[in-house]
Amino acid sequence: MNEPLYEKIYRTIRDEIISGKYRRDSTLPSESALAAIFSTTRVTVRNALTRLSSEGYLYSIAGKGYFIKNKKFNKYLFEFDEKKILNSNIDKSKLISVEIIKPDVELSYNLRLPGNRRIVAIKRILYVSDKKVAYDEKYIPYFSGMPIIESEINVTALHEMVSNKEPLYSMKKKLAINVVKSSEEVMKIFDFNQPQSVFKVEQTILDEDNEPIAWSKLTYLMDYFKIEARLQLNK
Amino acid sequence: MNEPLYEKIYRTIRDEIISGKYRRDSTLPSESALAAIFSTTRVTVRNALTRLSSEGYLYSIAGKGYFIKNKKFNKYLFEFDEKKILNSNIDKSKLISVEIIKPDVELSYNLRLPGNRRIVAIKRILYVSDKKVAYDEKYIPYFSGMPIIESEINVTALHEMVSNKEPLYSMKKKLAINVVKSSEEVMKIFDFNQPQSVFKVEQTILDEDNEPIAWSKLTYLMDYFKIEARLQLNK
DNA sequence: CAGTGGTCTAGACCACCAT
DNA sequence: TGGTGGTCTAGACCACTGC
Repeated sequence: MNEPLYEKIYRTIRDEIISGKYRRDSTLPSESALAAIFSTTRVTVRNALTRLSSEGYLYSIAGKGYFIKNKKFNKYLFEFDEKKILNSNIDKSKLISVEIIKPDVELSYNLRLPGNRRIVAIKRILYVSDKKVAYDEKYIPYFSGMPIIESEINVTALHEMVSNKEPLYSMKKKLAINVVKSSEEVMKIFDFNQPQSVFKVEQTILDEDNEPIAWSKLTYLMDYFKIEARLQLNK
Repeated sequence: MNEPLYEKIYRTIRDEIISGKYRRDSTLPSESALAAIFSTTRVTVRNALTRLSSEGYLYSIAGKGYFIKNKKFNKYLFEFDEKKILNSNIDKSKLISVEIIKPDVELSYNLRLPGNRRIVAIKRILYVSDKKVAYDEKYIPYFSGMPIIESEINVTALHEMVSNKEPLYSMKKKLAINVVKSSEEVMKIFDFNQPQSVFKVEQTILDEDNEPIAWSKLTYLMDYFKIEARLQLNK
C-alpha cells in the first residue's frame, strides 16, 4: 500500500459524508473510536479530521465532538488585480489629481467617517494602447506619516498605501462588482455625450474589526472586462 | 500563557516571512532546528508549518526543506449561483427546448468533442417579475442513463446533471465572465432590434483529469448583474 | 463523573536529497 | 552517508461538556 493511512481515513470519511451516511449536524464517532476502527492512534485520525475541517466538511466543538457541515459546491476563487482584470493589460496610467477632501455621503458611508474627517483622494486614468479604459478613484482617511508623493502613489496598490498603518496579514478586503450608468464625473473622463453602462468595481479594505480603512472605486469601460475563476474545493 | 505553543510558532514564523526576513525561495531552518529553537518537538513545529503551508506562506519538498512562497494578496473568494448572481432573484424560469444535437465549433472546442458526438442541449429563459433577464444554455455530452425528463431538468443545476456520471467531490468548475455583443440567437430571445452588450458567464465542469464533462453559457442582461467577494487570506 | 477534543512529548522508521 | 521532510506510535495532561 502506497497510500498513507491518514489519507485513507480522510477519503473514507469524506466519501461517507458525501454519500449522505451522516445527517447534517449529526456527530462523527469520537477520535478514539475512529482510532480503534482504523487500528491506529488519535494523532493519525486527527491528521485526517483536521484536513476535513479545513476543507469545510466538518467542524468540531471541544468536549463534544465532530459535526457534519453542509459543504457548498458553489464557491469560486478568482484573482483580482486592478490591472490584470482587463482583457489587455494596462500599459499606461496617468495621475489626474491628489487632493485632501471632506467626505460626501457615499464616502462617509463606505468609510464610516464623520463629515469633518479629512480624506486623501487619488484619481487616475488607466490606458490600453493610448485608449482610456478605466478610471481609478482611491479614498483613504488621512493620517500623519502617509506618503503623498505623486511618483510613489502612481505605482502603489490600495492595500500597500495603508500597510504601514495596518499589518498586511490582518487586512481584509471586500469586492463588489456590478454595472451602473456612468456618473457626470465619469462621463467627463471618458468624453461620453450621454450616460452609458460601465463596470463599477468597489474595493473596501477592512481592519481586523471589520472597520473600513480604505475604499476605492474602479470604473471600467465595457468590453474591457474579464474575470476567470475556478471552483474552490480542496485546500 | 494561554496561547498554545504551535500558535506562537505559527505567528513568529509568519511575521518573519511578512517582514521580509527570508528571501523568496530561501529555506527555513529545518523542523528539528525549529524544534530546538522553540524547545519542543517536531510534531508541534509541524503543526505550525502545516498551517503556514496551507495558507500559502510556505511550500515543502521532502528531503530538502521548507521554502518561502510569495503570498499573493489578490485572491478573492466569491459565491456563484446561477440564480443568486442577479440583483433580484429569479422568480420564474421557462424551458425553451431540450434537443439532442451535434456540436458546432464553439461546443466542439469547449467540450473537446468530435463532430459526430451527440450532445444534449437545454435552453431556458429566466425571469424577474415577468421580465426576461437571462438566457441559459446547458450542453452535456449524451450518455445512456441520463435523465431527460423536462420537469426534472428545469430544477437541476449543471453539476447535478452529471453527478451520477462523476462523483461530486471530484468535479472541478471553471468560470469565465465577460461582456460580449449579443448574438443573433440572444437578440431573438430578448427581442433586441440591434446588437447590445450583454454578460456572458461560461461555466465548464471538468473531471479529475481536467477533461470537460459539461459546459453552460448564461447570458444576462446588463443592470441585472452583481458579484460580491471577500479576500481569501486565512484557511 | 467519564468522555470529548486540544495540546504536547519522545521517540521511531521511511524515502528522498545532496555530497 | 547524514540531513530532510513524511508518516506513525503510545503514551500524557488539560479544559470543557453532559450526566
